[in-house]
Amino acid sequence: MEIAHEPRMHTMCGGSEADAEVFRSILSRVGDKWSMMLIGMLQDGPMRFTELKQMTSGISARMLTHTLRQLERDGLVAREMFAEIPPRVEYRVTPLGRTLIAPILVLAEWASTHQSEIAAHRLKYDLETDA
Amino acid sequence: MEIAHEPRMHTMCGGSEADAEVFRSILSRVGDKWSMMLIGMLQDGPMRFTELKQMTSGISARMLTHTLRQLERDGLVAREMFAEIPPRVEYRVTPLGRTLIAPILVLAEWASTHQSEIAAHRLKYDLETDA
DNA sequence: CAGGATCCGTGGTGATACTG
DNA sequence: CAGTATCACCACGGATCCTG
Repeated sequence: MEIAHEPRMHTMCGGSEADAEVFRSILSRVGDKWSMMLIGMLQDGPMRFTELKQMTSGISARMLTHTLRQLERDGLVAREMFAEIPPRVEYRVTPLGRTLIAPILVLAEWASTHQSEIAAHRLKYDLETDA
Repeated sequence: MEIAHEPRMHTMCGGSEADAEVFRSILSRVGDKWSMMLIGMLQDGPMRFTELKQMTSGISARMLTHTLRQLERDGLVAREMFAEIPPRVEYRVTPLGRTLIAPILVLAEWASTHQSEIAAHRLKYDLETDA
């Protein structure tokens, strides 16, 4: 038999087309420009819209709103509106959202560990290609 | 002191802007539509261009070429050309590429585990939003 | 304060046709 | 066989202006 003793990527890509689709939809949620950073910001407690905007340097209000909506839709972040004037809105990570932090950290650590190696490869590749 | 006993997302986003940039560049390499699937396909051994194209259903020759080039540039995949007629080209994962498989599997497993929960959230959110 | 609406540039992706 | 070249589309993301 060809039972895998180690985890195999086939779990995600060789299985069904549907699995690949699911995996891609997760990756595109998580892999966009701001989602992971926002989940990271929220892990220490609820934050308001403007706080998030200030801490996440570079993000526009449009993208902040949009990204938070997506995360909310997927149940990774919860939104709470307070009927006050001026209005106050708080965002926090849900328990589901928290379970995502560990996997992301694994990837972040990989990136951190191998970034210089990758940079070197890119440099070498670009030099050889230009010539 | 505020030393973190648990891994903290700040490692990647609250640290420096540069860290966030590095992480994003990795995510965009890994998080695109085909990269992970291709690395997955290659983990059992070298494959030819056409084999990859056939196994990766839905991919166009253009995107297959492009994605493989990117992976090669980053040193995750190696390309070997044979001077034959008709031409033969084999692709294989590099050792560096292999180190990426585990982190990705972690994410894939997360996706697999929580997909139904996320789907439920989306459904609920969409229903409430339409109304 | 927390957004919504709108416009627009850019880049990723696909389809098609062609080539060494 | 293993690409390359070209065109076209559309989602992502930013900038700007407006609102309850």
